[in-house]
Amino acid sequence: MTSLKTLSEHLGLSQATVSRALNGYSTVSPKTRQRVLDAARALDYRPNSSARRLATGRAGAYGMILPSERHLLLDPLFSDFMSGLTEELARQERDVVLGASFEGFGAATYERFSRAGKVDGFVLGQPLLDDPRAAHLDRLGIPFVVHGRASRAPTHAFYDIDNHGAFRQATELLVALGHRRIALLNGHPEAVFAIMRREGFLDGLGGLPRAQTPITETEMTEAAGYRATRAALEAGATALLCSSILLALGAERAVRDAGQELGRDVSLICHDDDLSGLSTASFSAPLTVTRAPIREAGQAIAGMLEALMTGAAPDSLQEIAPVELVLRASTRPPPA
Amino acid sequence: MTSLKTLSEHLGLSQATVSRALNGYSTVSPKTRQRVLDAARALDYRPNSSARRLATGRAGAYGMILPSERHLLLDPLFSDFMSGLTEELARQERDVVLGASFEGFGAATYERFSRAGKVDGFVLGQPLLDDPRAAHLDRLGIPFVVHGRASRAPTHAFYDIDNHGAFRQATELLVALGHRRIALLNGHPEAVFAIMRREGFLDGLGGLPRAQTPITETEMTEAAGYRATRAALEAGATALLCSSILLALGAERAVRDAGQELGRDVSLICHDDDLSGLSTASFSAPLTVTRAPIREAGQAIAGMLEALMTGAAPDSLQEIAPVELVLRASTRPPPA
DNA sequence: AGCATTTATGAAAGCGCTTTCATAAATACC
DNA sequence: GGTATTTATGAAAGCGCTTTCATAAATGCT
Repeated sequence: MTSLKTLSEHLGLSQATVSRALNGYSTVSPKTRQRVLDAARALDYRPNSSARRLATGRAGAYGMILPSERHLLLDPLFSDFMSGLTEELARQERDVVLGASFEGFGAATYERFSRAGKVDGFVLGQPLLDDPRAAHLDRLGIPFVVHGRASRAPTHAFYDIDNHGAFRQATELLVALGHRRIALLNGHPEAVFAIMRREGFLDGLGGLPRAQTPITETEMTEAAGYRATRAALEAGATALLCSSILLALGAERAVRDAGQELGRDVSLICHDDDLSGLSTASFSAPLTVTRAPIREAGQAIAGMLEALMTGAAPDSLQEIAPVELVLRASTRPPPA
Repeated sequence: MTSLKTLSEHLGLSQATVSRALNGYSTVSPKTRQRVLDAARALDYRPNSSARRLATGRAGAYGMILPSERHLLLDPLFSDFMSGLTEELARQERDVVLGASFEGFGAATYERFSRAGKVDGFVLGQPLLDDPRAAHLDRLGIPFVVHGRASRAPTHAFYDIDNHGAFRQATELLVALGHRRIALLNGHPEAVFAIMRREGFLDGLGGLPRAQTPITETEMTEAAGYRATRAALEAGATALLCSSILLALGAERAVRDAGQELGRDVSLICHDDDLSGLSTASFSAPLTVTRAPIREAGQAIAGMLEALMTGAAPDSLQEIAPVELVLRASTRPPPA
């Protein structure tokens, strides 16, 4: 392992100068810098990151804590998000370290990671309303960015999509088409995204009576989608709004089992999870969707983390990405 | 931040003794150890991991490099695997660090991570036959465990499932039921798991003519499953063997579109990816599957990494987990 | 009792960097 | 040409641990 010492001796320079040259300090002369750079390349020198971290007091890494509860893990988009995040951070030579939380919502794990100097900050995923993790990190003064939002009027940094707008718009479309009985198949009711979508849905309904618009808020599985849709159809629903493509998958099966047809008898709009391997073209009628690329969330959050480290105020780092409504064949006026 | 120095001064002991007490060395007297432990708890002391790593020369972390190619990321099981791995490693106070590979298969990234002392070893995912990453890490003497296998006669540590046996057994079942035209819907032909499954399939066919058993090896998406199944049905296939539940999903749609019914007209066996949110009960006929829990893979690999670090020989750490064949309604004799 | 061990602790070096402070050389100024 | 300044480099301290080596106290043995 080539160390700074080896390298500096080889160059006949002090470690200080070599270090400065490598880290781009201005006080080193251009030709010395070039010599150092060349030698570093030739010897394939890699600064030891533990040593650097110890010296600088910065970890150069961000953490993400995986929830211990099994059902929270059912996130088929996790790899896409992580890929966006990791790749973007790698550009700035930052690592992503994964942790596992055992106890409760994991606040202790966050603290442990931070105090041990393993990470400089965190990404919080799957926030609940008034998520205790956010409050806790705030109290401890640990930087973090939320993927989603942890409260209605967040003061923290976050990247979210316009869940409210997307579902309002989708609902308005269904209403405009003439649907009067619309069902919402949503995610867990404490998840902020689900809350926002529900509110968008309700806003989009305008004056439609609530009794005609059943709302189901469960885990977003195919089976749950099936059950909810059966019930909705029995109640006379002609349109469905699904929070995930897995719910939509179950919905389609239920529609089919009821001898009906997507697009013709029942309209369906789905939030496009962009689930790799299962596109919205895989449905019997191409699905109308609300769409937002998950990979970009990872990338944007990477940028926010870096900004936080350079002193940016958390509440100046808040982005709500627009969601596109893509019209396809699964939305039509209700049968006469 | 309470440091060892603070803690030792507070106790009136040397840093050496405190360190030894904390790390469970036997040479410290029981009552001193207890005093130290109590004080550490009281002051909520967390050893700085960079310092420890620098002193010990061990990173206490393992790496996993995410592929840059988009299509390799379409792994809906990633989060499950990661969860198993991370949780098990967390028990031994080990971290998981994620990296992104930009160049080619990423060999340079592995080397960079290792040389910089960020990790002590790696988990290799999605191995191809004679995967260059494995050869590279071997050459550099960097410890690693493969999730899957990187060659036919691996000398490295690995955890794999019995893909060959599973698909042979599944095929034999179909043959025993009387099927003569069986199609295989497989993954990418260079992926070792796909190779093993193909061979298992061929072995299970016994003497059946190859011409009656079309093999498709593509990305494992719903759309690909649909296309392959259409073609297979046109060629007269009465049974399908799918490498992933997404392929099976597409297969079902194609079967339906052809006016046929799963279980009655066409038999289907699927390798149960255990994809969260989409169970094999979500099909029109409950699916016969070959099953192996992915989470356990992560846990087993965590154990192997630790074993490697304590000097175990890589070729003594090789596990091939059995795959269970679960019979359900999707497999029946072909129509007369 | 007297010497050889064993047991418990401390002093200090070292892990590989960064960074402050001091210093020497080069340039500027009047 | 002499002093003030800027520029380029080095010496050394320090980041917070672990671990070797030395040492003092306690115990064992005859």
